[in-house]
Amino acid sequence: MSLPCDTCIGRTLNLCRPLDDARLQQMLSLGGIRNWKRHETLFRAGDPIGAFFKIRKGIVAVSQTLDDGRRQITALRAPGDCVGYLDKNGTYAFEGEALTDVEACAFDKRKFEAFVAQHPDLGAALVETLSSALTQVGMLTVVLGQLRSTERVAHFLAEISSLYAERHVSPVQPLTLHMGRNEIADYLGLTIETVSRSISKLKRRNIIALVESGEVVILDFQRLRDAGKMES
Amino acid sequence: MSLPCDTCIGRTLNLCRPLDDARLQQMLSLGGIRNWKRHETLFRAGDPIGAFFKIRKGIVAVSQTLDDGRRQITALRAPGDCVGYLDKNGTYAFEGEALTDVEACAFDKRKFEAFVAQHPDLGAALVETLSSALTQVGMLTVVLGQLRSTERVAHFLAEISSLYAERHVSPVQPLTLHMGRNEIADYLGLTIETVSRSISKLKRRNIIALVESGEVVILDFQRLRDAGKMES
DNA sequence: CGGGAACTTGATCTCGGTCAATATTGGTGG
DNA sequence: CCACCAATATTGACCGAGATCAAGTTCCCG
Repeated sequence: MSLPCDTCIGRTLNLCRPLDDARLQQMLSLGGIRNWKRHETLFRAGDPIGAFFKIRKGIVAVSQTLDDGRRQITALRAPGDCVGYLDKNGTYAFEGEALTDVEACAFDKRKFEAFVAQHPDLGAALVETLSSALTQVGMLTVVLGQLRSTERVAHFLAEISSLYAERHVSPVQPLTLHMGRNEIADYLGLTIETVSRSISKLKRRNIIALVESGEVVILDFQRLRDAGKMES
Repeated sequence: MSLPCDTCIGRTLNLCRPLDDARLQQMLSLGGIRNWKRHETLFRAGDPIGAFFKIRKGIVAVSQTLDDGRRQITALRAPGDCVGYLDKNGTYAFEGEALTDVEACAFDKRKFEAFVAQHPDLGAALVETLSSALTQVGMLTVVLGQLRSTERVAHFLAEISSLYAERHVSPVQPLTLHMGRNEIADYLGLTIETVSRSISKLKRRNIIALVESGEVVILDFQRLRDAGKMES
């Protein structure tokens, strides 16, 4: 039987070397496992920062919503990733919502930072995590600023496919998106109708197919990636 | 007379506490000051990573260009910021271009990281820097994904105005953009014509005015921020 | 002055948004 | 197990914001 928070520990922030027992105990005292159901909120933009979260299972959408209801999902986070770390004057800068049922390890941010100060290699892992997140969001700005609708959807499918494969979220084929059309739309800066039409176009071009219960089968990875313009 | 790299040292990565003399000497050995003229390249996407840069003077655009020439500026960086830190398999993930004449302190990334490992508080400063960059790029995704053209331009002007004020790039009014229309367009995911039309709209609404030599006078900060939809 | 680059403005086209009408899925209770 | 209904997805018709194409206009710098 594994320790209550083993994923959190052994792979916390993609740390390479396993932690020794003493530090492991300390880490455990900082974090506790919690669960959320689909559509529940892990943290809300503007709320005072308490914990941040290391995802163990499920997918989390990090987003921001304008007064008039327009919403942009700024990142999709999978097992192994951290969410809720960014703050703006002591409050969460973004919102985190569970797209599937989610299990995550919650760490008190202040305690964690104090702990990191004692353990420099953990700091390096944190830098690594943030760097990778920053690169990903940078790529998203290219998608939103430069790609046309069908390019965006193609890019999205290729991205999701490799993300889920890499993090063992679900079998590679058929691909379960774990997102409704409206969530895809909010991620890609499109409407649900345009997302739907783009998917139909990719179907008509025999690049993908839809199987019962909405899963996607990628028929031609190469052409999908070409259609997405950016090798991610 | 100040030390050759004082900005780099005293405020490296927004470090709060000043460094002591010994560490200061070590830092100096890692970095050297270099200069670039407008439109010159600090680093190119895909090139093997050598140094990263702490900007002392001027503005740097971090960008990515697709095969077909479409370009997205993913971030604007001002004095005090770092650029060129993100890597993708040992190469730069983005391109860095000087928008004005730039003076920056170049640090060898490997040596710097080794140095940080010895000095945990520097690591915390690095985390701080990356967090802030991540929040900013997240905001840009909202701009690109959700705002209409004139909202984007309004947001841009408000953002630039407070950025330059905060970093003492130039006097607050009139505001020198340091960017041509095409660079603004590449940042906002628009065309130069649309940027120009949006600026004209804001002029017609008496929110801004253009003064000779292209500088911008912000006549109504409140309405500019409202038009930009996001309080940044 | 003269010429080239950057910016503005206008005319037209197109992609994606909006509005509306089905189709499909999934969940609930009879 | 099926009927029913609500939620979600697809498709169509139309419209409009922004891209594209094409003149002008202004601003520099020689």
